[in-house]
Amino acid sequence: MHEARADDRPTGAGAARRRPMRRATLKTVAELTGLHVSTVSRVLNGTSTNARSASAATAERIRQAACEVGYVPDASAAGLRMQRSQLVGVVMARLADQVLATIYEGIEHAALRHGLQTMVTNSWDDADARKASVDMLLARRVDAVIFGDAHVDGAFVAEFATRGVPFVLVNRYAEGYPSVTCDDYAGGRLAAEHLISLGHVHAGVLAGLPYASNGVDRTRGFRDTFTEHGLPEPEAVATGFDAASGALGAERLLQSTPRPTAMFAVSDFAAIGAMGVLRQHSLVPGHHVAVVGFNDVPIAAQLTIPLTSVHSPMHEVGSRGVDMLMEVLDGHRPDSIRLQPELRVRESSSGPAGGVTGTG
Amino acid sequence: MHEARADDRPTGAGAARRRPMRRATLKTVAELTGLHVSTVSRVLNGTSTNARSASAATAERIRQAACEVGYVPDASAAGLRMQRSQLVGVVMARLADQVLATIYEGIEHAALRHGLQTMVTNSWDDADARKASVDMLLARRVDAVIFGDAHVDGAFVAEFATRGVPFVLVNRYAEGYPSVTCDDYAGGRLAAEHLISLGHVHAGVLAGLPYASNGVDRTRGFRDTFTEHGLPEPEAVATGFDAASGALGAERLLQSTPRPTAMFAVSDFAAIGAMGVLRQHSLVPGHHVAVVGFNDVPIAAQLTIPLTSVHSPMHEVGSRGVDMLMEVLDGHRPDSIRLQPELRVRESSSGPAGGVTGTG
DNA sequence: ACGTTATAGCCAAACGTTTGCACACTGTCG
DNA sequence: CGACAGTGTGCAAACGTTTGGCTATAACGT
Repeated sequence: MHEARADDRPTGAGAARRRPMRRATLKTVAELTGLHVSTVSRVLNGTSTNARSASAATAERIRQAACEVGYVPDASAAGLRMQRSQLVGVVMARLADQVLATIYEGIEHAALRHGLQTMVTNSWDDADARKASVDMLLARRVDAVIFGDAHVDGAFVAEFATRGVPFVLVNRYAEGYPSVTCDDYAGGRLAAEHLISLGHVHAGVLAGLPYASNGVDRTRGFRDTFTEHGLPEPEAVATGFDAASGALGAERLLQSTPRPTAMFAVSDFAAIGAMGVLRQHSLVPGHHVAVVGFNDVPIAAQLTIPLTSVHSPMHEVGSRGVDMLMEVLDGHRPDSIRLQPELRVRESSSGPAGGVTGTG
Repeated sequence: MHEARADDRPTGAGAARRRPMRRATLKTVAELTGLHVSTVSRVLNGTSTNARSASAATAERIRQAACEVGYVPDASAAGLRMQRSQLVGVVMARLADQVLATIYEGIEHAALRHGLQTMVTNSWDDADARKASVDMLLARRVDAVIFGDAHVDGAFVAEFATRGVPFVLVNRYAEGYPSVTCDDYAGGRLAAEHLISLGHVHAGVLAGLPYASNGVDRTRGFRDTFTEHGLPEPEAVATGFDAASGALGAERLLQSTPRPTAMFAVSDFAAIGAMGVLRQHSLVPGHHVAVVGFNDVPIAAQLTIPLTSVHSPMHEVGSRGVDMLMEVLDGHRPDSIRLQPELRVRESSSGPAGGVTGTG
């Protein structure tokens, strides 16, 4: 016995409970059945296509024994041997953002369908945190990575690309790399056309983060549409995607002259924050000021003043991202995909622009 | 060359891009420096405590070379050798639930602090999905697990305990196992005392899932407090924790006689759904019917009618969960922890009970 | 009876680490 | 000059898989 057992550290009271009980391994069931571990491996791997291994009888005996000792194959050992982990890393800006969490759900779901497992980390849109995340994923030898937090300039994506690890982008794109996003520009246009059709002339935009393609595109689509209609270009203020920063942005928009009669937020949560601020100013969303959000998260329809929003297929963004990743893993260079959004009109933008036209 | 290289599958156009480029390994840098891999390992592991490894000169040379070839240690190989993965598995009911995602953030944060990595999965509160998740985590040889989705009856937790893998519970408890939760019972009492002090007599509860200890305890604390004050026991309807099911529950509560003048939802999102329903019935939350939520998620304060809520330390629940896990890993049997919630009064419950007393 | 082929299973190497031990060398002290 | 400690490395085994190649036995056709 060369080395101290890993569990030899000074254990306390609970030692009895957490049995050192080495997890069952191929050897365990090999010894139990009196067979060789390679035989066991072949049977348990159900390489049934190539029936080249065990008799039906022994196969059954092996399966029986494996079940008995609660054998669970060691994925890292297998990964080590096979040089592929069946793991895909996922990097998201922030999982507590419901939109990103929903995209991740789509990813997890689709990955499972492809027999892959996922490992997700928060990057906080911070360079250092992202680097730590990526290194960690690389250390776990992920077969591929999905980034949900790309920056428009593509800076850190380009650096990662030199690693030679396959990857795709979701949610936000960066030029030159395969991505699945919502057609954010089209979404911005939808919002604008809706508000224009209601007669709004002066609109403001809560524009999101300047380095996130989704916010940028939504804003651009919105503003382009206004100017194309010969209307003044809507003022845009940079915000986060959360309620608090949406509130801050709304405060600023309210101070501009002429005061906008409509606000487009590139995220529903920012829109919610904006509606809160409006009310503090005794302005009723949907009456005095129209508000349109983006993504159509579940609560949008449930608010006391239901929120008009541009619905984006968040779950699908994630699952299609995985599908695209499979193509990349097969050596293809798939084209990026933009999924179409849909406008969902609700009360927050129901009234005509004239409700009480802001006179400043 | 015995076996076909893993990358020999029929590659398409992109083959040039994704260089097979085997990731650098200890051997790579060993050969590069002309040293033995064990030496390299020792240096790179910074077993600096035991300076007995390499001369400063070679150490530097090694680090240099490692950096040059972009060496990243293989965590699965190390885990295999050391019989510990430095990985902790996390099972959550649903990450798209902001509360759970926030708890997970606390976990990730604290785990990093302890030099651990996390692997999280959605269990959807479904037995099969959970089993699949757990098996997957076990296959990855996690050193420990954190469950955020325990059922009060402790059924599946008990089964897991037989595995001998250390674990703790967060968010929801199950009797007999170490857990970190909010003191949900106390939280329910806070909500009740607040409403009682406003003069409310008839209250209803959107009670959450019957198998989740948090919903159950919040409901119990709330109802107990009412009956202790000699008031009629509030009616409780089972719901989910999301807005849609909160809306459904509120509809049902509105049909009971006498109609409640106050509603307590065990989750903010359910409360938001409820407020939406109230308005559909031309009842103004905070005026005709008081509404109190739970958790105090960020948007609660930003709503057009800001939501009174019982603030729970979600992030801390997660981080303390990891701390507790460390104790368990050290062989102790820590006591469960209940973190104290705080009431945050806002407009949704500002008015006196008499606003328009429901006469049925 | 004998060569051929199929079947059932064992052997051993390899994947990338970590680590106890052994070895060679350099001083230092007795 | 010999014993001895310390220092910088190399060696090799082990962790749990997978898999190409091998062997031994059985089945079968001629």
